[in-house]
Amino acid sequence: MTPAGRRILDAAGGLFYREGINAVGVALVSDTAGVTKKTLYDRFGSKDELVVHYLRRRHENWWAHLDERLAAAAAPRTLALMDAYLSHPELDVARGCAFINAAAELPPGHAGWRVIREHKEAVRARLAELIAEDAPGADAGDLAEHVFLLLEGAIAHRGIDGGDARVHKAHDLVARLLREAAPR
Amino acid sequence: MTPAGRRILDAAGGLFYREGINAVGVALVSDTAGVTKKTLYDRFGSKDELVVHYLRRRHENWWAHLDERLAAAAAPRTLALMDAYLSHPELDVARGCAFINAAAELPPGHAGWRVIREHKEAVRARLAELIAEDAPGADAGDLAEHVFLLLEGAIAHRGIDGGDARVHKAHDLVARLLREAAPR
DNA sequence: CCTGAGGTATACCGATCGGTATACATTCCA
DNA sequence: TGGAATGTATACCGATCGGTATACCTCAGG
Repeated sequence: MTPAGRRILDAAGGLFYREGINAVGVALVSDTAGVTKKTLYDRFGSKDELVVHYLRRRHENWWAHLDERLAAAAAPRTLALMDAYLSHPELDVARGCAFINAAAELPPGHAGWRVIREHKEAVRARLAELIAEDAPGADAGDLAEHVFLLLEGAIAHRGIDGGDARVHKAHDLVARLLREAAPR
Repeated sequence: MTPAGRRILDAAGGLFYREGINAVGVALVSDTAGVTKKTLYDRFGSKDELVVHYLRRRHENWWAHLDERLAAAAAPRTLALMDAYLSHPELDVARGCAFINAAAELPPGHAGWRVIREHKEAVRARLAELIAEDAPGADAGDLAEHVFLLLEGAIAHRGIDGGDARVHKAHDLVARLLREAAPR
């Protein structure tokens, strides 16, 4: 990735997330990156491709943050995953989940859909692993789906409520579920 | 509301929901409604106003459907609310929740935000009433928030998964929560 | 009777959309 | 040393955006 390419992705990352994908034109992205539109098209070919790169990078950054937090966390690490959503520096409390937002904007068949689905499935799978670790006796798949739904509901409402209250609430509910599933 | 106004709202309802608000121009709405752009602007003044009317009507239609289903339902009616999401004729399995989608597209300060927040709060409040009815002993507020998060997570993922599986899963989880909260 | 509300039809506005073309620098490496 | 590769700067393309203007039709009610 060339330096200009990186600056374009930086600009696109902020703008697509904060303003919405359809509301941001390629000219605004290139201007914000301090780059010509030609450079943007030389690197990414089309806006649709740029959107796919934006989503991929968003997932990679989030995943790196999650790994870092999990490595430093004590049990139960399921709760550390919930906390990672609160500490993720790219998450704007007024905009919620970038992937849910993108799903609301992208037309059917857009290549970004695959990135969105893979991201959500990766989170769900990681959750199942952590739950198997925190509540060895329980039905990890069932509990993982339960926790995943709580998490997604809370994250989706971050943008609507404009606050973290529901994420904290989900955190507490998950803590209780874990206690019930694996009483020490 | 004049006949042309109603047809405009019908067209806008389908288009804004299925294609997204920013992806649909006023000309497409008026053409689909079989109406002139002038008529659209005479009735609604601006696209932003039309969007607010769209969201309000969406809420009213959903609420009427919910009331109808609840009136015909046996206990536990909390589950009837979950079922209403599956039977709502305006819900497209590939597009999820119209309000969550709109929240992803509307700029901050848009008048539609108020409609979105009021809609979600109305659902949460109705849920609390039903839970108080289904599980009289339990902490209705706490359980309502739990169920609400499960519901929102499932609805938000309807559009992403392209299916009802998570809504059914949430339904089953809620059924179990109710059983635990009010053992007969 | 005639006025005003609700319409249609059509043309237009400036701005912005995604995307392309042309011409000219810089830098690095074979 | 001499091309690719990576850039900048600028102008342009047709299409569409939200919104307005003008002219005319129809029909119900005081």
